[in-house]
Parts: sequence; C-alpha cells; structure tokens
Amino acid sequence: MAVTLADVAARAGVSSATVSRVLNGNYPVAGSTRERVQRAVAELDYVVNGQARALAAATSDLVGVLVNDVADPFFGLIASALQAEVGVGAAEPGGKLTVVCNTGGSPEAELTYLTLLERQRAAGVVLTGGAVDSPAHSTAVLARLARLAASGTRIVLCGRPALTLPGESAPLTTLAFDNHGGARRLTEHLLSLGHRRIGYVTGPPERSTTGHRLAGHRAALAGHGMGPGTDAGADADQLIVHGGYDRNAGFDATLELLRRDVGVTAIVAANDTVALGVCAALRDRGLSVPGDVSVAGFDDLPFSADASPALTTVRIPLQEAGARAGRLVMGRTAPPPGGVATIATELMVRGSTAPPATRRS
Amino acid sequence: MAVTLADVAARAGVSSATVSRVLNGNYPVAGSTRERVQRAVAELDYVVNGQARALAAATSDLVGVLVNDVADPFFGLIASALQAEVGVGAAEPGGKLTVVCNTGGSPEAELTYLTLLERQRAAGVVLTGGAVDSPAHSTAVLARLARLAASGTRIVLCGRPALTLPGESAPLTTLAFDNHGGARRLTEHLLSLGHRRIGYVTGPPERSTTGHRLAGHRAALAGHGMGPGTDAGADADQLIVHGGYDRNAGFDATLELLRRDVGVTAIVAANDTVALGVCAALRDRGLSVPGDVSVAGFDDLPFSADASPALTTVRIPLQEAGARAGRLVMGRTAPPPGGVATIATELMVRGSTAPPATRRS
DNA sequence: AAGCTGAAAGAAAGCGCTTGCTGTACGCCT
DNA sequence: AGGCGTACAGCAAGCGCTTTCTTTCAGCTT
Repeated sequence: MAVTLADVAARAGVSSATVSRVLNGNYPVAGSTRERVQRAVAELDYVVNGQARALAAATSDLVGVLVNDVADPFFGLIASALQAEVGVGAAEPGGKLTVVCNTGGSPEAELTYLTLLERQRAAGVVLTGGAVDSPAHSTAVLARLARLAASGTRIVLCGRPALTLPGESAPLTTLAFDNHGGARRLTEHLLSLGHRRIGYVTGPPERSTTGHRLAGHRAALAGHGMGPGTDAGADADQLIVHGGYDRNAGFDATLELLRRDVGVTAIVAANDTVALGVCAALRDRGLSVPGDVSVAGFDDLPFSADASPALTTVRIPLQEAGARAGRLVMGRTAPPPGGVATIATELMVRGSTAPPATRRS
Repeated sequence: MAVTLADVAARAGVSSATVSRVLNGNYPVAGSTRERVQRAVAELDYVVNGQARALAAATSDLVGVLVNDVADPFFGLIASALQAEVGVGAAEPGGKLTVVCNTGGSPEAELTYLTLLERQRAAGVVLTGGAVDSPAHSTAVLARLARLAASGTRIVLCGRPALTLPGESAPLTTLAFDNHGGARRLTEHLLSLGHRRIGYVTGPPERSTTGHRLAGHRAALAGHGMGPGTDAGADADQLIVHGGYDRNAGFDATLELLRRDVGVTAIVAANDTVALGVCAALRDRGLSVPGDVSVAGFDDLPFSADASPALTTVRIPLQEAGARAGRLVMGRTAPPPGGVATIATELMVRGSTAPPATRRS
C-alpha cells in the first residue's frame, strides 16, 4: 500500500541502502546518484516510516511533556514555548513532535504517562508543575525516571522540586521558579504600602509551590517584625486560609476570611486564578478593589494585566522557561552547573494594590 | 540493554510469540502459562517497545492535533478535552498519546506537521481552527489529507470549514461551530437593547471564522431593516474595522472606530480576547463599559465571566467539541450523517452590554 | 603493467515485535 | 480403540528501516 524505501530504490535503480543514505546524508553518495534518488522520492511522494526508522536506529522523534492541564494558561504557555523550541522548522532533521499529557495532578496518571512515554522510547521528557509531594509517589516516579534516564531519555523538570536519582550525586536537570523570593517581594510591597493585616489564600497543601510561596510571604512578615513570635504575628494563622488553585477556592476562602472578621486590608492569593475568585468574592460582599481591600496574585498570566483593576502579581517567565526546557531536553543546551537553575520572578505592581484606606481606629 | 520480549520469554520458559499473546490478549493462552508470563513481565519490569509493535502490527499510538497555539485558551480547551478523551485511563489498550502541533496559523507549518504525523503513521489527526482560506493551501492540505486517509489515518476537522477529498462525495468528518447563528443572536441582543449604531471589529481576513461571524452580524442587521441598501445601513462599512484575533487588534481597532466618530453605542468584537482590547481602549479614552459603550465578545473563554464587567459573549462548547473530536478520531463514535455536525453556540448575556445611554439628539 | 588506495554502492543482518501457519497433546466421539 | 476436533504453543516470516561489512571499480603510484 504505502510507498517504501524499496520502492524508491527500485525506481531509482539503486539499493535501498543507498536511498537511506541519501535521505540521512550521513554517508558519501555520488552527486548523480543522489539526484536520481531524490527525483524518485519526489515522484513517489515518499514519506519515511518513522517507526521503522526509530526501531532500526534506536532513536525517537517524540518528546513528552507532563502538565496538569494544558488548558490552564500556566501550563499552556510552557507547553507552547516548549513545542515551538522542540519542533524547529519541523522539517529540519532533529525536529521532534511534542506529546502533551494532562495528568490532572494525579500521581497515577503521571506514572501511567511516564510508562507510555517509555513505551514509545521518547527522546525526552519534561515534567512540569503537577508534583505531588508524597514520598511514595516521588519514589515511584524516581524509579520510572531512573529507567528512562538509563535508556537515554533526557529528563527535565520545570517548575517542580529538584529530584535526585538514586545513586547519583547531582539532581536531575531542573528549572526551578523562585516562588519564595517572588512571594516575599510581593508581601513586602504590600507592607511598604502600609498594609499590616494581610490575608493569604494558599494553594493546594500537597503542592510544593504552595509551601514555597507561603514561606516567602512569612519571611516578608518576619522581616518586618511580624513573625510568629511577635505581637503583630500573634494571630497570624487566622490570616491564612487554605485553598486550591482554582477560582472557586479563592472565592470561598475570601468569604471565610471575611467571616473571621480579622480586619484584612489586603489579600494575597496563591495565584492569579485564585485572585480572580478573591476579587469576585470581595465585590460580591460590596467591597471594592483596591479601595477597601488590595488583592495580589501570582504567575502573571495573560489575563491578569487585563483584569480590572489590573492585577498586581509576580511574573514567572513561563515562556522563557518552556523554551529553555525545550533546549535542554533536546540537548541543545548544557544543563546548568549543579543541575538546578533558578528562574527569577518579577514583581508586577498594577492597579489592584493600593495603600490601605485610612480609617480611625 | 533494555528488556525485550525474548528476555521475558526466556524467563518464563515460553516462546516470544506466547508472551506477545499474553500481552495482547487476543489469542487463547492457558491460565498457568499466562500467569507465568505475567510474573516474568513484572519481575523484569518489561515495557513493550511501541515502535517495534507499531511496525509489526501496522498500528500507531499517536493522535495528532493541529492548533494555532495551545497557549491560547480557545485551542487549549479543545486540546485538553481531546487529550483526556483520547488518553483514556491511559494504560488501557487503545489509549493514545496526543501530539500537539502549534502551527501559528502558518500554512507551511500546517503542511509540515501533517507530513511529520504521516511519518509517524499517526492513528488519527484532528485539525482545528487555523485554516487559512487560500485555495492553494487548501489544495496542498487536501493532498496530504487524502494520503493520510488512504493509509487509514482518521481525520477530524474541528471548528474549521468542511473539506471534501477529491473523488469523494461526502466531506471529511467535521465539527463546525455555529458562528453565523451565534453572531446573529448576539447582534440581535444588542438591537433589542436599543442599540442602532453597532461597531464591529473583525478577526483576521483570511480566517473563515471571521467571515461567518461577520455574516451573522450583518444578517441580524438586515433582519432589522438595517441592511446595506437601507438608510440605516448606508454607512455600514464605517462601523466595521478589520482587526485580528489578539488583544492589541481590538485596542487599535477601537481607537480607529472612535476616531471615525460614527457614534457607536456598542461594539462587537471578533472574539473575547479582542473584546478585552476593546474595553481597554474605551477605558483608555475615558469611556465606561457598558455605561457609554456596550461591548460583546465571542467564544466565552474562561476569563470572560471574570472580567469586570463580565463579558457578554457567545459560548462555544469547546470542551465538548474537543471531547467529541477525540471520540471521532478514535473511531469510538460514528461520524455524523453527511460528515458534518454543527455545534450549537449559546448567547451569554452578562454585564458588558446594557441599553444605550439616553441622549438628546 | 601490476598493485594499491579510497570512494561509492550493495548485500544482508538485524532492530523488537506480531501473526499465519504448523505442530502437539489431550479429550471426546462413535 | 482409533480417529478427530480443540486448545495451546512454537516456528519463522516478515514490518521498513539503518548500518556494518564486503565488493566493485576508477584512478594513482612506482
């Protein structure tokens, strides 16, 4: 049915080995022969069978990327940039296809997709966000990754905690986001505006990012003498609500915060999506942003600049990170020394934060 | 290096054919033998080589989806739902990996990825949005699709114009969005609010969607006696600005519309992203939405409900469409009769549209 | 003119799997 | 008891390519 190498060879009057060599250009072929072969290829509209090639040459044209959900702009931006980097002019030899796997944050799905990618002998795998910090899961993932690495699959972690393979000294290649620093600067910004009662809506507890951002927030408070041991920090826990990474979590958490009646003048959200929910809840209760309560997010997703008021947030250069992960997984770039590179984050001050309303006590 | 079928066979004391049969479960194997094989598989941690399997069985575990850009929520939602549908419990036999290809709307990229997918002998291909309505391109794409179809690759078009393979009577399986109807109802909504001067910012001219939406808009106007031939429709062209699908296009187009000073009381945008730009431009000029000018979008992307004011728009059930495309491309669902199914759109009335401000003439 | 070199082409052995066909041994029928 | 059908299991032939090793042959050297 389909045209094969042999067909092309027959038409060009050469052996299939020669055709293969013309196609791959890694062996001397006389100019005239090359031309004849190329003509035959064009005439027959021959397209190499990637599976046969992969089997024979023990290579693969696939790169996998594990994301929570590619519909989430956070992951979409990473995946998009990665794909652009990996796909290269696409026809170019070495250009690879990107397999997107939505894990939904489920450890089982993550393992399953890892197996599927191993089955396809993927050339590389990029793991993003979704890490669930359970030791059991980490162990299982590590086992899979160890086998992948052993079989030559390049592995890159992007925005998730560094992982060290058993028996290795350096961790796997990792692009870590500076969540801690970003969160710290964000809270410092609020403090410098004069806020002293700052609510905080966390992300899902099992996500490592959640902890890092919260820690940054606390570091900022501590730096202003509002640490846990201090007077000002006495009811610090009351200002924190545990949420999740979606809009509704922000909405509900905000209602809870208001119910506690702790007098917040600002609320920091786990990320921009949550911040949207926070704003919605505040408006729902008749409070204006930032007139009554300032709101800040994290990630600087595209919609954040267009929200009204525009959201003060912390920018993570997701596209740069995705592109860099792409280069790393293709082996076009050397891994950072020590395996781990930290991606800087940047405070974006916009309209959703302002000094607290002056009120008589 | 890697564990092969033969290794498992040796360990289980059977032939590799038997191992293959146990793995595929498509041939009778005695219970005791099956068990022994399964134990060997587990002990050796065997993972089948997908490429070898694909070559031998002439099957593939890949499904490709061509999108403009997966970072764009419009495509991200489709891709995500598609992936979820196609990936099935993932381990399940028949679960396929989704290859995401960003074409950036470029015809060449589209062709290149189609070739790449043919090379991998993809089991199916879903083409979304990005169609550029140039005849040359259509012809080239058709040629590629014809070959793919001939080799058994299932093809589904999602949100792009139906295409008929040369020599075929029925078009390829297509999920078409009812852009025309949605746009018509949207404009009718504005008309019924009392708007008579309605600006329109189009999408990119080469996109088929652009034409359909604009046609729907015009149909609504015509239905209210405001067609091109009428008095009211005399300067209809002045009310239309040609734009693109991004925020800046909306911003610039709006400024242009205001510059023309045609007295618009409402602006319909090509899509939600554009609408965001429209709102930004209006605010930039000191106009309030919907106080001074009503604004409407299209697509009902997730951020639209959270914009403030919340955006009146036309909902396209992108996730349903993606999931359905997934089922079709997997052959789990029969194609719609006639090949083409139209996906209904729904008017979502929210806060960004209101009756025009009463003004003395 | 014989021998050598090196470039170019071919033969053929796999890569790891599936599957049609060929055994083989058992149970069952008559 | 002899012949058959049935249920498994194995053999071996590919799937379409890459790549090692061999062969061929033109062009030089001495």
